[in-house]
Amino acid sequence: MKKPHDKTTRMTQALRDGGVRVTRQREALLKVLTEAADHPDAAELHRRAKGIDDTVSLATVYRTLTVLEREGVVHRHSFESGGARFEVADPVHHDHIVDLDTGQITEFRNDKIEELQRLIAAEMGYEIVHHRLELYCRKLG
Amino acid sequence: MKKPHDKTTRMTQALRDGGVRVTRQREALLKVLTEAADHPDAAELHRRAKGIDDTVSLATVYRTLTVLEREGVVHRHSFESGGARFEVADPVHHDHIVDLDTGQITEFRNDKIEELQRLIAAEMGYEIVHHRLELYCRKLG
DNA sequence: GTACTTGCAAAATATTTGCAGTCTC
DNA sequence: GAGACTGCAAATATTTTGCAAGTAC
Repeated sequence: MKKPHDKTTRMTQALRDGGVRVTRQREALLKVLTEAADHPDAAELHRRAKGIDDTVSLATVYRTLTVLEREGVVHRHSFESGGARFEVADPVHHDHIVDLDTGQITEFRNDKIEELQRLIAAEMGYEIVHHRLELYCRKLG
Repeated sequence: MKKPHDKTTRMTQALRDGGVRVTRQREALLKVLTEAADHPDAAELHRRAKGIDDTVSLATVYRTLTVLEREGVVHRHSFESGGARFEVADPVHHDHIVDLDTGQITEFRNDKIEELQRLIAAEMGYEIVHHRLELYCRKLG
């Protein structure tokens, strides 16, 4: 079993390789991100990061998230309400189901849908750069 | 061929039936919405509505859009960047392709994808209330 | 006439940025 | 040591709201 630490180390290395400096604040944020099982927003990430390093400011959280997104380390989502929410980039793309009652977010992946999207785009002369599929749902029964 | 006017008349009637008052400002906004071929944001709708009735304020545009959305007359979309964008509710659901270079939005619909979504949600014990599928694309070669 | 609507300006939210000091590589 | 990064506070951008006046039904 891989410890979160390993993941963080790998990420910081990837950042350094990309010419990005790894500061105390960025390490804290990376730790928070890798340990997050949910999809926190910037304010929540700030709250959690301050628990590790009290000097992390909200501005730095935003700036760092922008960098991490550019480096391909995190993904930014904008669900229907509220601000952007973030998660560590998964090598395998996935989509989201949002529980309208609890707000809980579940991930899923379906190759057939992915393929159909490609076909539809191609038919209209387009190549997909990225996409969003979100199902806003309610529990059955 | 139906004139936009007919559509607007039908919409105002639907609103009145729903106990919503149809004011001068709301009529202007409805006209702008039915005539829009694109997916304007609130500021753009405001600009266009003022062309019909100079008294329409931005606050009213926002308030009216909220009412129209609640009444099921318009749909609100939040694409990746910028504020919300609106369109008259289409009786048949459709998804969107966003051209990353031009910002142009194209609509499409695919029953197979719709069905797959339903199946995926059901498998996880969910019923879809609504969904979003957006393909961010670039023109092919 | 009553309750819903409106315009205006101020407030609330979410995110970005200028600047002077700090720290990574 | 150079340039990237940071905190803070002020600035943006978008949307919402309190209030007094206006208007649809």
